Amino acid sequence: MPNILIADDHDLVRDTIAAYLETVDDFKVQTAANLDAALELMRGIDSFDLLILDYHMPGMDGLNGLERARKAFPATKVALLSGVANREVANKAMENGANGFIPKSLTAASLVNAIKFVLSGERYFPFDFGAATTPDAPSATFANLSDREMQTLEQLCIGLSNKEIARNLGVQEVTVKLHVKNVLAKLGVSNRTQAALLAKEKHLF
Amino acid sequence: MPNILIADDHDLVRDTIAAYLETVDDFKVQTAANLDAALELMRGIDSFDLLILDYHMPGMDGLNGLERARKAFPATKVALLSGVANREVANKAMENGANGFIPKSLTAASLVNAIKFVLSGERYFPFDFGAATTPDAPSATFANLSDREMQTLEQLCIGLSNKEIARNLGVQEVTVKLHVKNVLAKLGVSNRTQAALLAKEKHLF
DNA sequence: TAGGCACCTATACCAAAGTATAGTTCTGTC
DNA sequence: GACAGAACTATACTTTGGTATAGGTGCCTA
Repeated sequence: MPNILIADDHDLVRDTIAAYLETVDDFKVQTAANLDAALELMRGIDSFDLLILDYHMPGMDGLNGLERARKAFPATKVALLSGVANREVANKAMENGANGFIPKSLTAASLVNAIKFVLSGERYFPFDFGAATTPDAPSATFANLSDREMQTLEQLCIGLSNKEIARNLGVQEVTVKLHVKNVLAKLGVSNRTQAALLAKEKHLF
Repeated sequence: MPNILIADDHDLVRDTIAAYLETVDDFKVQTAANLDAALELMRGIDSFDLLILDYHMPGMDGLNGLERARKAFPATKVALLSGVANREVANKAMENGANGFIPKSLTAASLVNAIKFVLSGERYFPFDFGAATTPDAPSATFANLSDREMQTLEQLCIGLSNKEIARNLGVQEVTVKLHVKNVLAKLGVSNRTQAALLAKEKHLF
């Protein structure tokens, strides 16, 4: 039966998660309200399999807390739990050797899956985490573009001039200008740089 | 017992994976050498739980194959398998609804874990995949920029015109042109769009 | 078969971008 | 106090970008 330690300063969050894990599966769960209390508990017990650390919690000091925990108990897997961290932080955590990153937006079922995954030796990271920056009502704007306009936009996104684009597409420069003008209008931007930036932002090319 | 279908045109790869999965855990595995053969097999059987598609395989046509498979059998989970794809492709695959992305660099044990993970309804994506794209020898190019040039570049990255930048910085338009010219020279690009694109790519702003 | 649309071209014009040269002011350094 | 570099301005110029109008072709569909 896996030994799990959850450290979170929000009592409600901590205790409900603990209770859920114990009922739903064969986990033995203990809890702590801050990092030092957690480390103290770990010193008393022979071995925890997994330590779940809230990212915002007394004693954490950003990712330093993660570092401390990992150095003190190298054999114990550590997962970071956070409701607010951005992708930057999450990536840094993984680079610093965390075995998992658990956003609080996860469903309870997914949490269990994630924990099992980590316990089996894998590293859990929700691939789309932080992707919510732009919920991507995808390319409603870009759908109106004709084939040629799309091709023109694609070349715009490499920073080519109208003349170069004309050569690449095998048409006259005037034609390219026409396409560019239409693209700008359809995308609702005022110059080619903005068009390129917008397309890149939406990961079109 | 989960039903798995592996489609890969490399016989050795396909068959060894299949054999391994069957011995190591309770999977029922079938195989196909290309996408069409795979879809044909799926039409014959009531339901596969997981379809593993090689990214480079006859019939795939990039991510179109993924699309085809997902549309034809919406109830079956689909994971992409690839030895060469870059992070771009991997992300696109996930955005297009793949349930997992499996790089061939995975260990056998991790493969099994990943498959179980996907079968349990989660989406598997190795968090550090393709992180080697740009280790970011950061801004060797950008270090030479003076303060004003940097500010100018920043505004360039929103797609502003020289006139607007001049207003924002409280200087004459000519001055902005000068800065822009210097920025282009120092970055080794030939117009403002390329400069903006480059800066964005390096995540400067 | 008539209309609509994507696509291409032409001419023309004005605005914006980019280049070149020259000069001023300020600041920090040798 | 001389010098170098960053920042700013001015004038003048060429190239590129973007707009406007008008017209030609081919394809598809009502």
